[in-house]
Amino acid sequence: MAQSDTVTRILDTAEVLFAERGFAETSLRNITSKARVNLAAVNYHFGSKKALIQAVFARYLDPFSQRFHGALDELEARYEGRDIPLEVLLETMATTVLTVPAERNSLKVFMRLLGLAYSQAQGHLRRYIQQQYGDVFSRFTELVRRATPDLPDAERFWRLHFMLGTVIFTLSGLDALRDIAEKDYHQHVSVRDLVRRLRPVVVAAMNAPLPDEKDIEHHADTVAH
Amino acid sequence: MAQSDTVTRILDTAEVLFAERGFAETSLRNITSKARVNLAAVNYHFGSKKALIQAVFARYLDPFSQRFHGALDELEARYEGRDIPLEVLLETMATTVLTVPAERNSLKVFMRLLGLAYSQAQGHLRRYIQQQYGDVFSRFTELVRRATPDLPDAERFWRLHFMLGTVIFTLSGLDALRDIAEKDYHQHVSVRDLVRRLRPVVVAAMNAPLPDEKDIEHHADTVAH
DNA sequence: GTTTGTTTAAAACATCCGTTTTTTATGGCC
DNA sequence: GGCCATAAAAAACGGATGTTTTAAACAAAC
Repeated sequence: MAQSDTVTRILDTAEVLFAERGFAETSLRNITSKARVNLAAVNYHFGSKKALIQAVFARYLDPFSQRFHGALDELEARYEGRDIPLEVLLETMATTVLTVPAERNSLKVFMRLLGLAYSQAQGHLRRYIQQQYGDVFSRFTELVRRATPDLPDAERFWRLHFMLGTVIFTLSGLDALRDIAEKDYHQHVSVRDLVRRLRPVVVAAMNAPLPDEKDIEHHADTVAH
Repeated sequence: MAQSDTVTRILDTAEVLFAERGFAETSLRNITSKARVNLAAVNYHFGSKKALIQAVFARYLDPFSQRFHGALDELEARYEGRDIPLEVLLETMATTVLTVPAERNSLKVFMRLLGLAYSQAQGHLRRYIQQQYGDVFSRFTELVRRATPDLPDAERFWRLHFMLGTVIFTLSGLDALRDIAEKDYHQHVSVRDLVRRLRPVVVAAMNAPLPDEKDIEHHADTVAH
């Protein structure tokens, strides 16, 4: 069992360090020394640093993808072809996200990694995630589409990403926010508590009135990109 | 004018490269060679790479802080002590954010930098921004407090950060999202267009009904942090 | 015209990086 | 025992990084 021990110790250490400092700021020497493993072990077992990063993600996203597919199967069976309400879809996604890392007690790490996958350059990562787990997301968005038939496609697309930003930003920066919150309001905030607060906000945001068309040409477009 | 030319050329180049790839992934040699400036110039004029990063931020945040203070002064004068409506406050912040980089045609860069400041490790950056520009933010949140008297303090705190996440996440990851959006919906998305879409969503989110108290103890808290 | 202070240029420095190679240890199999 | 594939450990490699040092150019002041 020497191998699997080394491999998982590398993964356990790497995911924490990556989540704390990002990929470029975390060297293989950081990882291997903290994991009390030889430097060459990463290249031996994973091939390269890139592959290590992908392996860290796979360990979260493989079970997530699998469970989420299962949960959606169950949902579609229960509703027998009828549209699944938006609240139910969101709730299902939330509980699935919460379930996966719960087994490893590291939701914070999971969310922080997701945030990095978006914000960080790391082109290879986005591509990897896209082609590896894009189908689950597509399936979900299609169900959301049926649940919100009055929303224009583009509007729904953007609002989904708005909410993705809300959740990832909040949960990935949880520690910093929690510090401020506890200092200012003297109350402890659990993840479940946060999800409870997120629920009505996300639902209200998705159901917000459509933007005013007149706003389009309010100003000359002095802001190029 | 040789000095100021070198300095601004470094800043102009650095902010673009930082925004594109992040701080760690951008070397001083990248910057100086692209700016056609000697490698040692950065350390000579700024002292260190850290100081360069902070200078890049200061060039955006100093005018922003100044203008935002001015805009709030104006608003408080206009409302003569009466509470300023939430929509007006949000609108003021949005226009101020849009105004500052418009002069340099680089809102995208500005937003991306803000996103990096949050997501990236770079402890020194968050500390620098906090102590340098914390007061403007405090002033703003106090006005928001008066505008939403029915919202519990903790709830308002979290919702403000939820929306901060929405905006920063969306605008800092704009390029990637824009690619997907244009591929799927064949429409170009301008920043102004995005702000128009964000407005009703943010307002609806802030005014969402309070979370259901009963939800607190729905599940055993198996999820630690 | 020399001197002085400031900016640029070039080179060198020490350090850290990801990866590869070489060597040593380990444990199952004939 | 000897054999062999697998894993771990140690050492080295080539390259890139931030920074510092040394030398040259330049303009202003006297």
